[in-house]
Amino acid sequence: MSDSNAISDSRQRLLDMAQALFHERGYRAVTMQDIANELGIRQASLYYHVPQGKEQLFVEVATRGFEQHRLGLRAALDQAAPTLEAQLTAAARWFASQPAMNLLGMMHADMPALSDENHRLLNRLAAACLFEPVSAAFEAAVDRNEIRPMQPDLMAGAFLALMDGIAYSSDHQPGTPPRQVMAEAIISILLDGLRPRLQAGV
Amino acid sequence: MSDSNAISDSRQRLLDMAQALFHERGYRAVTMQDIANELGIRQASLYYHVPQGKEQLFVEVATRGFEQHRLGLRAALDQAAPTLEAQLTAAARWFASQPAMNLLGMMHADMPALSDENHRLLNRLAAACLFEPVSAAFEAAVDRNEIRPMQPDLMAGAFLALMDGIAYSSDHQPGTPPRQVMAEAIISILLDGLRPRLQAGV
DNA sequence: ATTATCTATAGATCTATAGATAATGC
DNA sequence: ATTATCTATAGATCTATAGATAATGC
Repeated sequence: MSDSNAISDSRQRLLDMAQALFHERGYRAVTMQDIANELGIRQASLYYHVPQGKEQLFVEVATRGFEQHRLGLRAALDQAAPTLEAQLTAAARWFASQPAMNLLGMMHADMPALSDENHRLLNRLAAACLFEPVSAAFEAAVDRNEIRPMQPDLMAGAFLALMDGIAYSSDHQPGTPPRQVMAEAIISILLDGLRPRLQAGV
Repeated sequence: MSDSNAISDSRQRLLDMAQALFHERGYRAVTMQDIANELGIRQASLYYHVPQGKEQLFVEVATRGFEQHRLGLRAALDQAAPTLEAQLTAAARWFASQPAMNLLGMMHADMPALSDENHRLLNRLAAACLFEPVSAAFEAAVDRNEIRPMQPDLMAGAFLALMDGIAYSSDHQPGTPPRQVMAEAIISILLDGLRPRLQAGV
């Protein structure tokens, strides 16, 4: 069964575990010791699989994570009906299906600990994998005259900040509604606003 | 000039510097060495002013910061015209006037490094100083029939997440519009939605 | 005497390296 | 021989303590 070009099962498990921990707690808050403990091996043994060390490991799993988000988001947007509401709902469903990434916080707090080059790389990936797909959906909705003209980048940032906030509050506050329910309420408000709609005849 | 009960000028400068650094980068990312460097003194000298150590220092300045936000928010909301739009705009102006706090990220990444007791204390303060005033403003707007009924807590969380996101992007992305401009665009969308309004006669 | 700093250093924690050991597949 | 672990440890960094030193105001 085990494929000869498997590039190592153990390495995969290491990357998966590192990704889970880094995405949950961020770069600084996770030590190599933590990762080893979760895997049930000694800290020094990690370096057999990841000889370039912690920073490179982080960059590798963060890259993987961004790439997964890009694919998941693209699939969600492509399969949704071609309306902004359906697309945002599908995007929210994708985010709700993923472990919280704490994107803003991770970036802000941890980037300075990385080399300038990796800093730039991850910023680029965040833009390409998260920002741009969402921004494009807003832009297309304007082109379809579905929504009023606005800055798609601003709305993409707002939407991602809201998804982040929802993931945070559902993780940390007991008794909040499911993420998807919160997301749908927010999407409906973004589209129709809080003010009562003027209705013909009322 | 120098008051005898001044409780120490040096201590105040230390707290101010610690607050600036902690709020900007978070708990873990700031070392006692960093704070001392900024003050131009030796790391060990900090402990004369803050004998209880780093965690207690963080809790003290975080508490101060939350309290300042509570006062600033309350003043903004009280002085604004009694409409939700005016109040949210005033709240946004307050946030734009303050250094970015990276609230969500700080909480998420740094809280686990603190004692359970301090963890709970800071969560309580965040709720009381940030969440509740904003939530109350939404609730009052519903009572005035200015907006449709919704969960005020959800909207307060959304509003704070958006303010956080705006602070982040204006700090990290070159060439973004001023925070206040972004905030006003977002507030207008929250109130009126993205969809074109039906206008009488069009 | 009080206030605010300093030097020196202990002890903890973290990343990373060197080299030994064991198991598996030829 | 290859793969995956281990023990031991160096070197860096961080928090915190002990005790010396200097300046100021009585």
